[in-house]
Amino acid sequence: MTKTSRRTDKEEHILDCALNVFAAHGFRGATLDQIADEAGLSKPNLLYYFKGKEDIHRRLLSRLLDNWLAPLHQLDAEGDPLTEIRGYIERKLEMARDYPRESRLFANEMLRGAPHIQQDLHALKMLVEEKAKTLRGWMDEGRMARVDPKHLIFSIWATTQHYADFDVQVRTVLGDDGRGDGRFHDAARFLDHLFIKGVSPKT
Amino acid sequence: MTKTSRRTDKEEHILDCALNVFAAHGFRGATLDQIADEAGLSKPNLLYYFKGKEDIHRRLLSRLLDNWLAPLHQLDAEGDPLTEIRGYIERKLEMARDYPRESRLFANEMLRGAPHIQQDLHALKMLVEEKAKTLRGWMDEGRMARVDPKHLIFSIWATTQHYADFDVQVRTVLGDDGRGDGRFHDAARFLDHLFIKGVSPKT
DNA sequence: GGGCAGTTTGACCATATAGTCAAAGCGTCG
DNA sequence: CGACGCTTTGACTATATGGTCAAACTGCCC
Repeated sequence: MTKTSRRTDKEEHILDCALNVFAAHGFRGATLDQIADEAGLSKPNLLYYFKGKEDIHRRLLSRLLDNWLAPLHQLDAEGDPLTEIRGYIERKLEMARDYPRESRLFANEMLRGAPHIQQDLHALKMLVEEKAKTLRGWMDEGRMARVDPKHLIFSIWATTQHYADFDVQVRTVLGDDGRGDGRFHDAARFLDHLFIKGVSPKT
Repeated sequence: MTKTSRRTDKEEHILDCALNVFAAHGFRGATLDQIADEAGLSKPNLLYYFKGKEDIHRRLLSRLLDNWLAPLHQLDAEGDPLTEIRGYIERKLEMARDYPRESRLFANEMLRGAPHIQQDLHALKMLVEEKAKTLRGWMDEGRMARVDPKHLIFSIWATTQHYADFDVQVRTVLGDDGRGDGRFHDAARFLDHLFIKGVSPKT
């Protein structure tokens, strides 16, 4: 194990622990002591690896956006519209299930008005622009209903991330009878139905 | 103007200013100095009206939940299912538009795991339970599609509150060409279509 | 062993922030 | 006016927190 790899491993470990803290308490609510504690080292030692609190936070956010947008990238203009949309919803829901900390970190940043990643939001805008065009193409071909494509994307983001960001509320309402990840299965079924057919009765 | 009414007015004004601060920075990120400043009084004066930071925050949250659930209360078992659901979505979207601060305050609290209103969440659970029963009744009568009623409610919450909580993101993606509240009109149209018919092509 | 680069830490500092307190100001009623 | 109660404030305290620094430790190579 080389020195650089050991250092990288340790930085990775610190970032992982910092993510726990930032996701649970927000940027302002998180403290260096908490992060150092979680990572099992002293505060000066933590600051040996990172310049400061902002630095750690920025590092987490910058890597986040790419992963966050990956599922949308996969939306394929060559595929079948409904299949593609279903797939996108499924992937986003899986991310909410498997990476709730990242979802909360992102939600926190948005709630505050994106003070640390305002410029990175441009990439997000461009990607949405591109996929909106794809969706509009499908609509023009009559392969899906004509709806506002950007609001469609918003609603997919909102419904899926809700299960990570509002986890307490969801668990409380569902009763959280130790059913584990069952709620994600139910959510997947529901969202599939909602986005494809809506709630109108069968005719 | 009586003494008590003057005091109440002032308390109301303070709470309003505090809401600005808490919604923008979260509980931990808000400071008493900021709130006092916003309200135009000194910190000791602020603390003459409220016991402390927690006190102000609790007062805001406790009144919030009632207002927040009012639109769901209005969902009427005697009404027409699709009309009732449409109405509920519309009311929730109006709340996101007219009371974004309240939405963000609530989102903040949920993100943190509802540390200050865990017990009040019981009322929310009960109400959802009741309305889920209403929805299930409609499904049994074949007046709407059979879907998981609680997840339906979640998706309405998620999609509407998204416009308040993720406002920066929404504005960035839409281009925010000073179009004012146009996005809410578009969102209303889209959500109506989504929840009623989904995105399947017309057959 | 000795030296060196990389790592770790206790002690410390400056600032921010929740909250206190005694004293002063102010309005109203006699 | 003058006294009384409500309101306001400057000055202060205690604690938390981001960050620094010099010294000590560790493992590795000669």
